[in-house]
Amino acid sequence: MAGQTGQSRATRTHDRLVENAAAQFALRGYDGTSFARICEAAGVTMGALTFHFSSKAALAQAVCTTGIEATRAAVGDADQRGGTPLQSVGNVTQALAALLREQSVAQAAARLSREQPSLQMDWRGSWLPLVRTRLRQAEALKQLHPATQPESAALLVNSLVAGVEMGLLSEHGDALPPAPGRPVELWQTALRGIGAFQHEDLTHAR
Amino acid sequence: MAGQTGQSRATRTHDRLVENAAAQFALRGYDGTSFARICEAAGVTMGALTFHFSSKAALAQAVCTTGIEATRAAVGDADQRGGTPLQSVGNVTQALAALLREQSVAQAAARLSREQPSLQMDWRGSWLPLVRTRLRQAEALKQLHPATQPESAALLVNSLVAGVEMGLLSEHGDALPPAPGRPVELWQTALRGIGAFQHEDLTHAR
Amino acid sequence: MAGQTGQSRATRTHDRLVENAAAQFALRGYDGTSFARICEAAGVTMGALTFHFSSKAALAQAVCTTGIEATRAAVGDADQRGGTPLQSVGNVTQALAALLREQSVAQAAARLSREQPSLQMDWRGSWLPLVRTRLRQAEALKQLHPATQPESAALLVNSLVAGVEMGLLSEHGDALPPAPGRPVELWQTALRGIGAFQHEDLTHAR
Amino acid sequence: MAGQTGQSRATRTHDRLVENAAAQFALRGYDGTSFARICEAAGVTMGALTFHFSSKAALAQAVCTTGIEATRAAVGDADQRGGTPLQSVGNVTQALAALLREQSVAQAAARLSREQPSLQMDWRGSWLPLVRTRLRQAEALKQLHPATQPESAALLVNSLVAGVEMGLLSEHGDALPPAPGRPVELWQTALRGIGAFQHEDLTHAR
DNA sequence: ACGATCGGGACGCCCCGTTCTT
DNA sequence: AAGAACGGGGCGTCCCGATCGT
Repeated sequence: MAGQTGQSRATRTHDRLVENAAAQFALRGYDGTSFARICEAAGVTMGALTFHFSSKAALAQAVCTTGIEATRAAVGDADQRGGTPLQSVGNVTQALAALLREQSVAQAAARLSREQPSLQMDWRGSWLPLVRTRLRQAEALKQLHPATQPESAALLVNSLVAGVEMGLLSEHGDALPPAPGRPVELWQTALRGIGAFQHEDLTHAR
Repeated sequence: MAGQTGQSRATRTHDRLVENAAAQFALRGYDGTSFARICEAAGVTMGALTFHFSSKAALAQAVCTTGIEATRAAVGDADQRGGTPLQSVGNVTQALAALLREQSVAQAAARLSREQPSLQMDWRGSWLPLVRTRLRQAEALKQLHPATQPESAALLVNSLVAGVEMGLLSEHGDALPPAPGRPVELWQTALRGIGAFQHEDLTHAR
Repeated sequence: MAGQTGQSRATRTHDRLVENAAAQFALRGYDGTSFARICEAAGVTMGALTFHFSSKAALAQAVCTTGIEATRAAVGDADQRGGTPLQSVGNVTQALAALLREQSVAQAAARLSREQPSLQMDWRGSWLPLVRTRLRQAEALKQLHPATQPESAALLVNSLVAGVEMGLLSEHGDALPPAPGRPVELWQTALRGIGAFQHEDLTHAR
Repeated sequence: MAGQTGQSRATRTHDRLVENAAAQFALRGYDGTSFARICEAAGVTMGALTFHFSSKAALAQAVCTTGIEATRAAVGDADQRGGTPLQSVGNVTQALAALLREQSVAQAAARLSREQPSLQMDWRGSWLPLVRTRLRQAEALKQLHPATQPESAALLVNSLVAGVEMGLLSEHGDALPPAPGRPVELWQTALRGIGAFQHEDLTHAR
C-alpha cells in the first residue's frame, strides 16, 4: 500500500523507534529508559514518538511483540533442522543463546516481560512449550536418563537461558567472559546429565 | 533508656532501614524504589534515613554489603559440611538457592550488584571463587567427567543460580512453579553431566 | 456527488465541527477542551479540523460568532412580539434564559467571550444594548419606579442572565433545581421592583 | 508551638502559597493556572509547593476551604448586625458582594467550586442556607410580598451574587462599570420586588 | 480543493533524591 | 533526627505545521 520503492516514511520511523527502544530497554531496563534518550538515539523527536506510541507501555509492548515474534521464528527454524527430539532441544537452546546475544529486541523482550508483568507479555512462552514437548517426546522414546523428569530438564534449559540473560546484563568486564565455544561446551555438559547415553556431538552449532 | 546490652536506638533504626530497603530493592529494583516507600515500610522519617545514609547509592551499598556478608557466611558453612569437592559444590549451590529464596537481603545484593554496576558491588564474587576452587580440585582428583572443563562446570553452576534469581524476579504466578524438591532434582541432573560417575545421592539438602 | 442543492461536504463538516466544538466549549471551557475530543465527538479527523480552522482561537471565534448571531436573532424575535417596553424586556430576558438552556452554541458564546477576552468577542453586546434602550424608553414613558435608574435595571437583568449561566455551569445535581416555572416567577418578582405598578402578568412565557 | 515571634517559616510559606494560588485561580481558572506561575508569583520553588500540597487538586481544595471559611465568617458577621430578617438578607448580600470584590480567596472558592465539581467543594453552601432561613422567617412574619415564594427570592439573591461573580470575571474594561453605589441601589431595586412594603433604606452599606 | 497522515516542540503536573535549617 | 525547601527531569498532552494522497 505504501510506495513501491520501499517502506513509507511512517513505517521507517516506526521501526527505527522500536529498534532503538529495544536497545535501550535491554541495556537499562524499563524504568531506566527515558523517552528523551530513545529519541536521541533514534534521531526522531518526541512528537514523532508519541504519535506512533501513545504511552511508554505501548512502546514496550510493541518491542516485546516483535521480540517474541523474532524468537518464535528463530526457535521454529532451529527446531525444524531435524534430528532426534533431544538434538532439537540442543539446537533450540543454542539458537536462543545466539539470539539473545545478537538481537537486542529479543533481549529486550526477555527483560521487559520479566520485570514488567503489567505488560502482560510472556517471552518464555514463545519457546518453553516447544522445549517441553520435545522433552516429553524424548522421554517416550527412552532417550532421557531414567532418573530425569522431562520437567526437570525443562527447568535446566530454562536455567541455561537465564544464565545467558544474566551474562548479558552484567557485562562489566571482568568475570565470566563469554568465550566463543563456551556455550556449546556448556550445553554438552548439561546434556550429558539429561540424556540416556554419552553423546559426543549432539549439536550442530552454526 | 534501652538497655546498654542491646542495640542502641540508632543501630536498631539502621538495621530496620537496611532490612526494609533490601525488601524493596529486591522487589522493585533500584530505580523502582523510592526513599518515600522505604521510609513508609520501615516506619521512620526521611530525615532519619538521610542521617544514616548520605545518598541512595550509600544505602544500596550498605544493603549489598550485608547481603554479600550473609552469603559469604552461608556459603562457608555449606562448604565446611565436608565431603568430596563435588559434594561441596552441590551443597553450596543448594545453600545459595535457599538463601535467595528466603533472605531478601541476599536477593537484593544479587539484583543490585547486577543492575547497578556503578555501585561497584560484586555479589557473585562472594561464592564463585570458592566454587571454581572446588571444581579444580575435583578435576585434579579425576572426579570430573573427562570432557568437562572446570570453567564450564562453573558456568553451569552460575546458570543454575541465575535460574533461581530469574524465578524470583518473575513470580507472576503461572509458569514454572518452584515445586519443593525440584531444585534438588535439578541439581542432580546437572551434576550427572559434570561428574565422572553416577552418584545417586550427592547432596544433603536441608 | 452530493446533491448541489444540499450543503457541500466541506460545509457539512464545517458545521458539525462548530456544533460539537460548541458543546465541548460550553461544557469544559476553552482550556479544558482539546482538539482530540472535539474530533472524536464530531467524527472527523484532526486533519479536517486544522484544514477548516487554522487555530484553536479561530475555531472558538467561529463558535462565538454563530452563537452571537443566534442570540441576536432570538432576541430580535422576542423584542418584536410587541407590548410595552417593559414587557419587551421581560420577553427578551425569558428568551435569553431559554436560549442558554437549549442551544449549546449560545452557551459557548457566553462562556468563551467571558473567559477568553483575547478572542475579542462580546456576547452580551448582542442583547444588552437593546435592553438598555427599552429601559430608557420605559423611563421616558414613566413606567419605571421613580427610584429606579434604567442602568440599575439593566444591571439587574444582567444578573438574572448571569444566574442562568451559573446554573448551567454548576449542574452537579443537588442545589437550586431549575424547576419549570421558576424563571418566570423569578422575573415577575424582580420586575415588581423595577416597574411603577403591580403588574400581575407581564410576561408571555412560551 | 511555633516560634513566639510569629508564624513559623512553614506556615508563612503555606499561606503565601494559598494566597497567590487563590489570586491565580480567581483570575485564570483551574486549568488556566500552572504551578510554575503560582510559584513565580509567590516567590517559592516548585519543590516547596509540592512539599506542602501533594497535588494541584489538594492546593485547590486548600484554597477553597480557606475561602469558604472566610465567607462563612463575613456572612455570619453581617447577619448578626441585626434588624429584620429581610434587612439581614440585604446585609448578607452586600457583604458577599464586597467579599468577592476584595478577597481573592473568596472569589477563587466561588469559581473553583463551580467549575471543578470533582473537588467536592461547595462555596454557595456557606451562605445560601442562611439566606433561605432568613427568607422563610420573613415570610412567616408577613414581610414578604404575597406573590413571592421564599425560594424564588433565594434564587434572586443567588442571581445577584452570580452577577457580581460574572462582573469580576469579565473585566475587560468597557461594559458595566461597577460604579460605586450601584450595588446598593441594585439591591434596593430587587428588594422592592421581594418585600411587602416600600422601604427606602433597608441596608446599612458600609 | 479537500483531507488525512505524520511529525515537531513546548509545557504541565508530578515525583524524586538531596541539602539546609532547627 | 525531623521538617522544610530545592531543582531536575519524566511522562504525557497539546496545538500545530509540513507532507503527502485523492
